Amino acid sequence: MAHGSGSGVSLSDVAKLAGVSAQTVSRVANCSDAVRPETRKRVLAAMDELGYRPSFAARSLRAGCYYSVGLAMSGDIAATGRRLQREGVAVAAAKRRYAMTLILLEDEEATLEEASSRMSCLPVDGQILYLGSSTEDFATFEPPSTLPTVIISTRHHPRCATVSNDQMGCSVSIVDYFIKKGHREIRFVGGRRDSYSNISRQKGWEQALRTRGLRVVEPMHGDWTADSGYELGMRLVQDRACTAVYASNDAIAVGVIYALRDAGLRVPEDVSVIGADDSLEGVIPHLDLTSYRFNDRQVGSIAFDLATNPPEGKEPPHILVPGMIVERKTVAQAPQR
Amino acid sequence: MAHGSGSGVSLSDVAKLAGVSAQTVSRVANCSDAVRPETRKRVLAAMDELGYRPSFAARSLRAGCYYSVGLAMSGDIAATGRRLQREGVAVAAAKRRYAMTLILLEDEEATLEEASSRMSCLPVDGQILYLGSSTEDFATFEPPSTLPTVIISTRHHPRCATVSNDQMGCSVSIVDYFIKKGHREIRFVGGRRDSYSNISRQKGWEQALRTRGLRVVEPMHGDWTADSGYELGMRLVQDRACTAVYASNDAIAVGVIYALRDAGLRVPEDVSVIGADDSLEGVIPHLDLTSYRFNDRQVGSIAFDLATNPPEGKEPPHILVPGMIVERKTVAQAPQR
DNA sequence: CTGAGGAATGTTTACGTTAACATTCCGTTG
DNA sequence: CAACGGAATGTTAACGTAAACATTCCTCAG
Repeated sequence: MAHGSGSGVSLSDVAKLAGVSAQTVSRVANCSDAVRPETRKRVLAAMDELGYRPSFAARSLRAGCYYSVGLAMSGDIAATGRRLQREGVAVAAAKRRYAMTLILLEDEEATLEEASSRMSCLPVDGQILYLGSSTEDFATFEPPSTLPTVIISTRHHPRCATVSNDQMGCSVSIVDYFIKKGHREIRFVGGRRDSYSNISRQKGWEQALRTRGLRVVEPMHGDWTADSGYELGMRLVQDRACTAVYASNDAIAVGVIYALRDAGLRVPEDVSVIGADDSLEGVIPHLDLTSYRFNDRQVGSIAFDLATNPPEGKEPPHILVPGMIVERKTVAQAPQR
Repeated sequence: MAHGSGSGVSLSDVAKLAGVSAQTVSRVANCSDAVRPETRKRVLAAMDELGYRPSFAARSLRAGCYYSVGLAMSGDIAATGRRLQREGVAVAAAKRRYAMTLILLEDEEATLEEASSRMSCLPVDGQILYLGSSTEDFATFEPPSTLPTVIISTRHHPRCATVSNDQMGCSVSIVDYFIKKGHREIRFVGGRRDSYSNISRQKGWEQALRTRGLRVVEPMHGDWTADSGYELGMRLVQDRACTAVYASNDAIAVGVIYALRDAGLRVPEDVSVIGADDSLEGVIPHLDLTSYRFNDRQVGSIAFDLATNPPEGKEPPHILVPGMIVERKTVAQAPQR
């Protein structure tokens, strides 16, 4: 059997048992005070006996809203950023006593249209779409006119609100931070070459260097692990000019640092290193890695706000949430040469 | 305005515009084939023009189920285990094309009763309750007779299905693994003394040692960080008999290993170390930490199954999901003394 | 040409709830 | 004691959908 929506026990069932009208039961269920204590007690007893639960379906059919926000995701749900943003949505929802309705699309390549059309049939007052970064129909997607829609994406959309963390800003901040410390030879050590966040971090780094008139040395790539970072770090040792390394994530940064140190270089005295994501959280003893911390929770929170309380204006907002550099101990003034 | 459930546009609005009956529109919406192509086309056009979306509320009011599973959590939602289990629920749900409805209870001390009563009013066909480990009303809680209920908890419940990962089993496996490798002096290095998982891991370790007739040396405690592990590791160096360390999580294990090595001991030749959670994932170069991996995703998946497809029997099931030791390079045969 | 039969479409009804309005039953007041 | 008024409770209707049944229309066999 399909479990009844609600419990299969209705107001009128309770009413019959308690010897009152359905409306009175409804009043009790909704804590109206226009019920005699004695009646209320009888009704409550009847509810209890029958296992009455109000029907969400019937209630929202009348009320016209659901107090829930929808989140549709495809692809890797475990990646740190996506996870934190999801948690941000959930927490923001909880603060307003909303539920979060999550659907995961099995198809990695799912389109916005597919996601939206599945979500349209669910009990949500607004939807947040968080798919892979290269959705096919991004440009052409037309959001339902009747369901406030937010896309989590760094790209702007002509008809939907978008929000994301500022990947470019991360690179710019890091480059400028190094420059402020006197560095001019700033290298990039990447993760997987084809990954979206790697591409955008590298692009930001490159642009920042160019606009500031600094030399761009061909970046290196590996996977996202510390072992890979170590290997790349060993190659980096040859690069005598380099005094600053921007690693595409923290594990790589760790690998690079270990390699540099094994090669006899001091960090940060000889070479400064910054990671990205600020994901280590006390996992390595005595390593105080300077890193860039994104504000993922806030991205989720903003997405929730936009989805449940869409702004009136004509132009949909496009929001980039900045993060910040968490200063620790792997960056120093550039050494005099 | 509260956004309409559905779109505020109903079947009959579409019907009027398309010049057909509401039922015909319904048929189109549900992909029935009993509609002439020409009619279907007209209806689809009308739907599009009006921005029609089916009303979830009305549909489920008729259908009697929601195709969604509820998950209520309180406390720390970011902790690794809880996060993975949550993801397990979501993934299992996705496989069956269910949604997951998540509510976070702001109150850390929320009771099962509170969680359940909030969930009872939501569009879910079953509920999973995952609160703090020491809910006040655990023993007395009476699940709604009409909503299949699963509690994620290591404790057994007389009236609810429960599932969790096997914290005790973790300790037992680790102790036995050490014993198999010839170790007899097995120490425990804990995290926060009052934390639930620390307590149960320590208890398991102690019991296992006792039943196997091995010496129990008073365990140490810190917080959960590598720095804390390092400090405790330094103290451990005094303990000349010790050949095996069970660290309450991986960060602590890392700290211990660094300390031992800094003190001139070799890992694993002199001392073997095992962590728990298997959480490092390539974050530290050349450290192949043997660790115990819980099967959290599966816990979530089982919870989903129990909640949406409750077993018939009288006695509610109590399931402990075993994990496994992931053998890497920090454990060796006990040294000859 | 007639009627059977099937395809397409329409009509009715019920799902459970609650707002709005209607009724009943008091005690109180003039 | 009658009339008023407010508290408690009951009745009706509507929310949007889809199953069940009813009707219409067309085709095709006889």
